[in-house]
Amino acid sequence: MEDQKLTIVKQFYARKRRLPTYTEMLVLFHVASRNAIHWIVTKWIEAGILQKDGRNIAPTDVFFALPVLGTIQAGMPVMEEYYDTEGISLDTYFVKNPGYTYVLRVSGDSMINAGIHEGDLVVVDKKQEAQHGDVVAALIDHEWTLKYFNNQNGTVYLTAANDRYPAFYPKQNLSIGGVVTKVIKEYY
Amino acid sequence: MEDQKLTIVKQFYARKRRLPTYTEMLVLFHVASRNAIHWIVTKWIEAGILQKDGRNIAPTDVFFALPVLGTIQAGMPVMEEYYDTEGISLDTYFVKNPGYTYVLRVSGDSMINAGIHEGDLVVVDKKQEAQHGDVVAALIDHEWTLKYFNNQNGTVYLTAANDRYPAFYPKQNLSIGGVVTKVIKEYY
DNA sequence: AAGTCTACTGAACAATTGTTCAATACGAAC
DNA sequence: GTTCGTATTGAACAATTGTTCAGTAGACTT
Repeated sequence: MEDQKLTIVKQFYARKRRLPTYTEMLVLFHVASRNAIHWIVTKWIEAGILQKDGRNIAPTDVFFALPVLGTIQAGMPVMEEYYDTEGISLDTYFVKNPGYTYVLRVSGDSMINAGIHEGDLVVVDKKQEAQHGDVVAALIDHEWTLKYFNNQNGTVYLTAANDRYPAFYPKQNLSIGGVVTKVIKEYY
Repeated sequence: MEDQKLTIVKQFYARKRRLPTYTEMLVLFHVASRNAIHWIVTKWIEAGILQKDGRNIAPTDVFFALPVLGTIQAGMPVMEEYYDTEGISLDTYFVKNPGYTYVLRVSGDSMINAGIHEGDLVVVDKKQEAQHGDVVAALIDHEWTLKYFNNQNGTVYLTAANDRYPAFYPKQNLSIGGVVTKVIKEYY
């Protein structure tokens, strides 16, 4: 019943990319008083679905969350455990630093042992500092490549996730285009 | 310059999950007149970055789009080609059928040759019909597992992307929980 | 030097915003 | 049957909204 109203709001948001105003909710929910809306919204705020700063209402992560139903076994079957957990909100999940995040499409097979194949998309964060073990987009001989970033006792070098490629020890300055935060394999 | 202002707005949106009001933009942009804001916003609307219905402003797909800068070589370096293309809008990119899309976390290693490792997230579309070659979430012996869906001459069977697991020929009805449309590897 | 832009200022406008108050309808609980 | 709590109405509130208009400062061009 009230969950249905939330669905209406979510559909409105998907259509208009913003929350409806109280007056717009009047029409959506078929109620006559804005005070009724006020009460409903207050409940959603208490539930953590919406939030407010000043007079403005905004969605929270909960509002956008996709249901994560549990864990699926890719090997031998395990117990069927379908339970609701937090859920994942896509836009904040992928973009921690807006304006410093971009996407690259992968070609080649040097990261194949890391599960990064030709055609995959990598999400790169320019702002994040590379740590030992990170996958980074690095500029090697004026070309951008995907490599593991290694930093052992101050010695920085890059390695591939494929035995057929040698490690790379930078002669002078090593420019890192960013840290790979996510890899997306797209089937559809 | 003006692109910088857009970045400020995007950061505000990422933080507050809503667009700033004109008065808030006054502070963000360090300008004194709301008319100046009006002028900037009008330009963004003409550029297709924002849209409006009535008095309200809302982001468009363009606003959320991540830049796809080109292709990065994971193997041997190729020519440096940094060019702007359309960009990817995350929420519409991942969710084709809202309400029929969910996320599962992978355990096990049966799909390892498909680059799907333990801990990865799979985006599953319940509404999409399985085709030959798809990765699907299937119910085998009352357990949900990830398998390749095969349909050769009407014979339906499931296989793993790992030689250590045998093919599965369903005795009777085979229930498919959905088709895997994306796989997400998360590093951060 | 005069003219034409673009980018802003500052003030005023009606409309709409979220909020608040008192009052009412309708169950369920006792 | 009365009480109690929830859900709604309708009216009034100041605050804030996006918009508009007239005017200005500075950077180009011609």
